[in-house]
Amino acid sequence: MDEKRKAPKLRDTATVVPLPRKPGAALTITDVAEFAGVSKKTVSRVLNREPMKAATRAKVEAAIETLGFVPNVQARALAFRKNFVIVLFIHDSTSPMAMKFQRGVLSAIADSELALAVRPVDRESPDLLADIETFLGRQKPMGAIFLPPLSERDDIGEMCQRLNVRYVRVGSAPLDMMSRSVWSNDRDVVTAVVRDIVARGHRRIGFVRGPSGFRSAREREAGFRQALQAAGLPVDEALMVDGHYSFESGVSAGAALLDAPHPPTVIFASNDSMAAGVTRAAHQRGLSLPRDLSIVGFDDNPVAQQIWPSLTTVHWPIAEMGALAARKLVPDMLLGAGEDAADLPSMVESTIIPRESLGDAKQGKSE
Amino acid sequence: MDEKRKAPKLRDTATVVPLPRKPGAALTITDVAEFAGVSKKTVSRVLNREPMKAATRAKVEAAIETLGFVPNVQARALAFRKNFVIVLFIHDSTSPMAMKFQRGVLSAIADSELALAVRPVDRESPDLLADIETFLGRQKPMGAIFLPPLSERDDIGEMCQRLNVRYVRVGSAPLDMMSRSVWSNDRDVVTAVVRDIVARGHRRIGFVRGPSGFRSAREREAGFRQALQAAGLPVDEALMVDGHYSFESGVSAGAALLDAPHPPTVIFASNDSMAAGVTRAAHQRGLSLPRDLSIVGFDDNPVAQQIWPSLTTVHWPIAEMGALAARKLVPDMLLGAGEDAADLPSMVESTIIPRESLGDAKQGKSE
DNA sequence: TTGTAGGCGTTATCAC
DNA sequence: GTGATAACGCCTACAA
Repeated sequence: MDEKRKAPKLRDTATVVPLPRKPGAALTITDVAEFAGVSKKTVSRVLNREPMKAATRAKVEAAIETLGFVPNVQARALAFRKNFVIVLFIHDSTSPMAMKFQRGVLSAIADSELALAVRPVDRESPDLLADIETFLGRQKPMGAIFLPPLSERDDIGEMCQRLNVRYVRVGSAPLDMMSRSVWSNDRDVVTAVVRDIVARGHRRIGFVRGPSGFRSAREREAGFRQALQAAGLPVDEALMVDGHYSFESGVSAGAALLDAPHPPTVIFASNDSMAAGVTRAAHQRGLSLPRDLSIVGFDDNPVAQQIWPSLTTVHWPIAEMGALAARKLVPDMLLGAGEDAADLPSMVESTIIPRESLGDAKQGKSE
Repeated sequence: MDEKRKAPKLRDTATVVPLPRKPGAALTITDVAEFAGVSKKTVSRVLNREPMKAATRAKVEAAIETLGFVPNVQARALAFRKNFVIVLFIHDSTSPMAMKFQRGVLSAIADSELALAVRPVDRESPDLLADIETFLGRQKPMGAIFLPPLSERDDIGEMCQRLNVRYVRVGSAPLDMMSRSVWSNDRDVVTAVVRDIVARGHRRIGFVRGPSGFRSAREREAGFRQALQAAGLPVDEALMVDGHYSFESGVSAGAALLDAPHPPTVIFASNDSMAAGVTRAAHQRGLSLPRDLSIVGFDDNPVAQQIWPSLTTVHWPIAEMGALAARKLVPDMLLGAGEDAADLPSMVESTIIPRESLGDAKQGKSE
């Protein structure tokens, strides 16, 4: 009785007017199949772009079009044992970079079936791995993206492989296999920036470090040292102070450098928040910028444009990295016909953004 | 044959050692049911907190615990026709507020089964409604949250009701039924701020508007006018200029006000980005802040602390609003045993954050 | 209060 | 290349 219930109903309507089997309910592949005169499985094959006869495909696609059929994501998720979701794991922080990255991911998946889920986790927590595993186990996402400093942990990558979850690790250096990495050339671009600084006559260059344990901090410091060496300048450890990527730590670092007996003429901070802090420390001391002190940052945060003077900085192409990470993660869903995942780059170039905060060294002060 | 296949297998193992029916597969409620000696439906009832005998519940919960069973979200989603997801619709912008709000939502759902999906949409697009409808139709979320300016459109709310999707509209004034609204008291707090400004001796108060069509902009302007009226001050339309909530529009607005023949001694900008722009315009003109000009903003963005001088502003409790919105949206999942959705507030108080940018009016300049 | 049968919309298996 | 039938893991309706 049940088996026969639908068929008659359908024959009355669907062959003429596209109507769902039940009033109020959405269309299913069964409707499409009947309308196109094929089996459910054939419709499924079209949805999943499996190889088939062109004519059949065209027929089904026409049916989908005229019926306005939209596949049910939940049902596919159940059958696939995968959710149509990308998870972005971020270390719980107020980082504007995480948001920029997120925007990049969203732009890449905007027209796809995919959704982005954001999951903040605490890298200090002893339950970090368990938290991530639970979330992945629940959501069964198509892929996961890890931002620094989470991305720097190899054990997270290994866990994903064990759980059979695709992932991409994002950072300031290659952290995993090419297909699982997106990174920026922090070291090289910092070297280039410092070269510019030296070319402007500066000899005493202060450096504010990022937090220890962050790969980005190490890379940027390495680039700094490399540039000094290349320029034949000594590395003065007294001009290198610690920071934690926070505005407040930038204020402290700036204070330490500026109150020293022989302060630098320019300070490079390993990110913009700290550069803004250094700027504040300079203002507090009545310095005129960039006349008395030049400041250079890294990130190209919104704040870089909004402080006075506006900050010469490195544009960290984090949004592009987000889009790239998404495309590497699910190439079959996000890449067009002609594109090939193997052609996707893994490294994205940072660029120097000249603004107001970097000036020439004063005559008397250089050297 | 098929029906019997599982049972014998299970009886051998599950009663002694908790093992999934198939090697490598996850446990299902069937496993839990057999282990606890009840039916699948009973386990389902426990998962959904339906009323049942305490002893049975305890037995099943013990089984879930010892087996480490985690329900399959996709299967539940398919059966419920609802995904365990909250969607946050944001107008595509670089707003730091959207991210703060997001953090609030995430904190509220952190320990639940729910995930947060973020969906940027373009409020200018003619397809706005269709875009949202498509996304809701695909994801079938447990609820949707709309941030300004999307939240100000009644048609979006009506569409959600038609689609049977719960929603919350967030804004600077009540926009919908209490149970579907979360808002802040923008008007009142601006009135209070302006009262403070007047108390400091200022009489010529500049005002930078938000974009027309934004409810928040109207509310903040209304609060401003109200305060002037209450103080017995005239409203000088020449001191009120337009802005778009952007840094650049703040620079232009600041320039317009400061280059006028008789400039104000203090400028209130309707958000912090514009206040930062006004600050820049003042710096460019060589003004000393707050001696020559006081500036007050609204939002308490990160930039408010990082510019020089730091910005006296209104703390817009957007993260709290995010957490509140989530809890109102799915109270049965996010509220504790003793809590009641009816007790949740709808309005969140903004507070004034005194920093450096607001000073007393100079003797000669006041009036 | 608990259990049984059937369905949610899709994909996988394995014939044809 | 295409189709019938059985999963996928849970919930709803209804029966006991």
